[in-house]
Amino acid sequence: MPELPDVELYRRHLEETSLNRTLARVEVLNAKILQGITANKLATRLKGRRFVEGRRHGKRLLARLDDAGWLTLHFGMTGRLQYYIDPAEEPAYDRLRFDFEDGSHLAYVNMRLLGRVGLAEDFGRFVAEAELGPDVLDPGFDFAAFEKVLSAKRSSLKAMLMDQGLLAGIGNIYSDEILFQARLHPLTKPCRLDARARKRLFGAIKEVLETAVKRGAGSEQFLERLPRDYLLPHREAAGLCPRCGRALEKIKVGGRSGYLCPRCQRGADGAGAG
DNA sequence: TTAAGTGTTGCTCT
DNA sequence: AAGAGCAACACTTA
Repeated sequence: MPELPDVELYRRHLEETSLNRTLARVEVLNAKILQGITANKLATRLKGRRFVEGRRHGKRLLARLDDAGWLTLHFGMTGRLQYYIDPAEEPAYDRLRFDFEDGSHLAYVNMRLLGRVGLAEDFGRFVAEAELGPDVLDPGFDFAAFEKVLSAKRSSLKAMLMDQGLLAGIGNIYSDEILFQARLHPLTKPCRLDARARKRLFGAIKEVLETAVKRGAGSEQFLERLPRDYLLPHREAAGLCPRCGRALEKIKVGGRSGYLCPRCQRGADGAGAG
């Protein structure tokens, strides 16, 4: 689930529930999710500390500690954060539990164990060492910065959008929506886009991700809350294009399933310009 | 029943 | 050397 919009909402959840509460205990329920640190060392490092800020870069969430330094959170395919008070409400697949002195808890939930949690000294250095591209919702990520990315050699627009080293935050689902809104075929070569298409794509990145955050990505009624011309609610086998009604097409890009409307999204090499 | 699929990413092989 | 293929994992669906 967690692409940029989901992680942004986790960040807000962290900030709304878990700041400035002293950590009494940190319990590692499955050590597979730890990266570069042992359970004991993590617990020792965090005990008595407080989270004072949540900051996001792409799909990564970092929680700043009151004595400097950061807890780093990555969610893989199935992770999330959940704050709760009653111990009976502890969610299934809780892999790391933060117990606050006031009796409340924050759970790092991760069914498939593909996420990772660690520590970092410096936010910028962490982003650099993870070799992440610019966060696509950062105001500093502007059209000029995007054009630099477009000039990078990539096999297809969809692969480019999902490459975290080029652009941080976009995954399989949102790359489909962005390309649908920009009316570009996922297999189009980035270098073949004309100026108008480049602008359209840049605008779609910002708009789709901002819309997803505003409409509550990942929530129960998220799909129903999206604008009527969005692909996401129809992104499945036998789905129909919300714009023209045509059957959506399923393709494989880099081992991932992608969906597109073959009528609305032209521009792949050999398919004409869009 | 078994196999294939799923919102991530990191490694290997070419 | 960029890109495909697959493994890591747990669960659901065909």
